[in-house]
Amino acid sequence: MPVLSTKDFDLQHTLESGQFFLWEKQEDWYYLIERESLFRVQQKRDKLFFEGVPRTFLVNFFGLDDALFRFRRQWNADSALSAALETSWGLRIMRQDPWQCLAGFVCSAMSNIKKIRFNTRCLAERFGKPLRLGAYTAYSFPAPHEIDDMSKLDTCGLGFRGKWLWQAAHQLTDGQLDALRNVSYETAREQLMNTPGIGGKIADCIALFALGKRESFPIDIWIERALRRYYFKRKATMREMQAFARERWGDSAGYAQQYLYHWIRHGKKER
DNA sequence: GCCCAGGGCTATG
DNA sequence: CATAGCCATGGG
Repeated sequence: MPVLSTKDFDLQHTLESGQFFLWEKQEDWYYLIERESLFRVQQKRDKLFFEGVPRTFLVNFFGLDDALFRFRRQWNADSALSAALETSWGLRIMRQDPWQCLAGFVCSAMSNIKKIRFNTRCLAERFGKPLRLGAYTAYSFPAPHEIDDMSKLDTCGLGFRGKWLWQAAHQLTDGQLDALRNVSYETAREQLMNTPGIGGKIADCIALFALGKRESFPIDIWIERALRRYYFKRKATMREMQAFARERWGDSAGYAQQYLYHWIRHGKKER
């Protein structure tokens, strides 16, 4: 059985943090769908066991090459972030397939993680192809052009997000989205926001979780609460919060965001 | 029944 | 720029 040695990595925190939706836990294994791949991973201490994908894929996919240990020293004096690091140490930001990530976060508008997982799983079952890993079966996540039947889309419970995903699927290609990995964060964000259903927050999520833009700082209601409670001590505008994150955390803002998000929601049950 | 959820779009000051 | 209503749906 293939195994990967890791440091400062926690699979559960990483997968269950709400950045990636197509996973299912079954008998100590996490089964993941990433476009055409079905694979499984299991962590024991610092060993990551895996089947179904190459080792090099996992290093990139789980961001195992990010220098996480730096944050301990960097955010030492920051009480909120220090506490957040403590409770979910090993949480890493992934490098997902851009289209699958985009589709998931289009579904995320005014929703919750449990429902997004239902929505994306339904998209795979309706439009994807059957996959098999041992006795486990699942469906691939469809390419943009494979989402071609409105009536099938209507069965996935997307509500008002359905038309957005439909339009996105018809005006975007994998090539366009993958190319955004090679442009600046600002350019990628601007390009993404040209698509209906993608505003600043969702563009930031795609930039962070798929395109590798670690300076991206998605601000949802939870982050807004965290910033207000621990930093501003008052109501702040979107611009103020964006500027604050950029100046305070710079090119690590994305990591600060994920740890704060996990921290502010700690205790909430949802899955 | 009511409230809320990893927001975006549009119309108004 | 900043705010207010609206948008569909499922779960607590």
